[in-house]
Amino acid sequence: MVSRCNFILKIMKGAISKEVCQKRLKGIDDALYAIGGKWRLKIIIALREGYTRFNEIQRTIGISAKMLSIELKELELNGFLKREVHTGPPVVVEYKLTEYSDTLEGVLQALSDWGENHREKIRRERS
Amino acid sequence: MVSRCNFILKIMKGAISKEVCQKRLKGIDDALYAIGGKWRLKIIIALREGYTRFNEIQRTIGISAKMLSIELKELELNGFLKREVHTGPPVVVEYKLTEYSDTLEGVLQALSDWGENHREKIRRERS
DNA sequence: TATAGTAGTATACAAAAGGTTAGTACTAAC
DNA sequence: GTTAGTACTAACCTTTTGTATACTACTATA
Repeated sequence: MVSRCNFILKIMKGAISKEVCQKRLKGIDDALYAIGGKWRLKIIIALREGYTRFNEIQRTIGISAKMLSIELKELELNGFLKREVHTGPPVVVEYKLTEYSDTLEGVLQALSDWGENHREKIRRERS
Repeated sequence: MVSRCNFILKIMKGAISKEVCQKRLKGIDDALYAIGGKWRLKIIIALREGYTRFNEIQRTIGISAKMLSIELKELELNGFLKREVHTGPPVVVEYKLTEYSDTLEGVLQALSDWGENHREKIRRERS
């Protein structure tokens, strides 16, 4: 019967790939926890391209001051950037990426490349 | 003055990397729109590892029925998977990834690898 | 007949994420 | 002195995301 067959297949699948699956799911989970959400990667990209100051980043990615403030704190806490205060006058604050943030290179590349191709696909489908 | 210097630097930065930055930001934006959020990539991973049925996916990734239902519809609409109904008895529904979903390979690999390393880093820092 | 499993939907509600507006405190330019 | 810019914070509100519970309808098992 169909159900019996499915049952056996289910056991086989479990034996073969359950660990691989759980490992990948855990990896994705951890990644999304650290760099998920609407803003984190965008902020990191802006910083990588040389924008270092609050209002500069805000205008570049179109985020509200509130969210930028929150996200910058989180990113600093997680070791992706450092906050540098240059006592003025005028007082200037610069946000700079740490070396650890370089480990994100592959992720950023993969995601933005895929995003560009996906946009192209959508555009083709519409026309 | 500091401000004058910053002003000039700002212009230079704008000329050098503004386009690169905007292109990357747009790519990330499109990617996050299609596969962002807490569940999409996890569902795709589960499907890749051979889990194809509703309750199976639900248990594997720990999502509520409501959210799974919503996300599966979105993923089908965006061409990542197909819904196959096998008229029973018993009626069985299978969700299967399309070829297009294979384009996500690089993204999935980069993200889960980074996530694993990040977890390791956090673990080391704590001990 | 009762229990459990399949694949969901409906409803209500809570929590998280994000936006808007206003305001602080300071400096610089007109 | 007025306007504008820097770097934020606080209060309030809306939207999105998510959970929990109950329910449908059908099949299989004990």
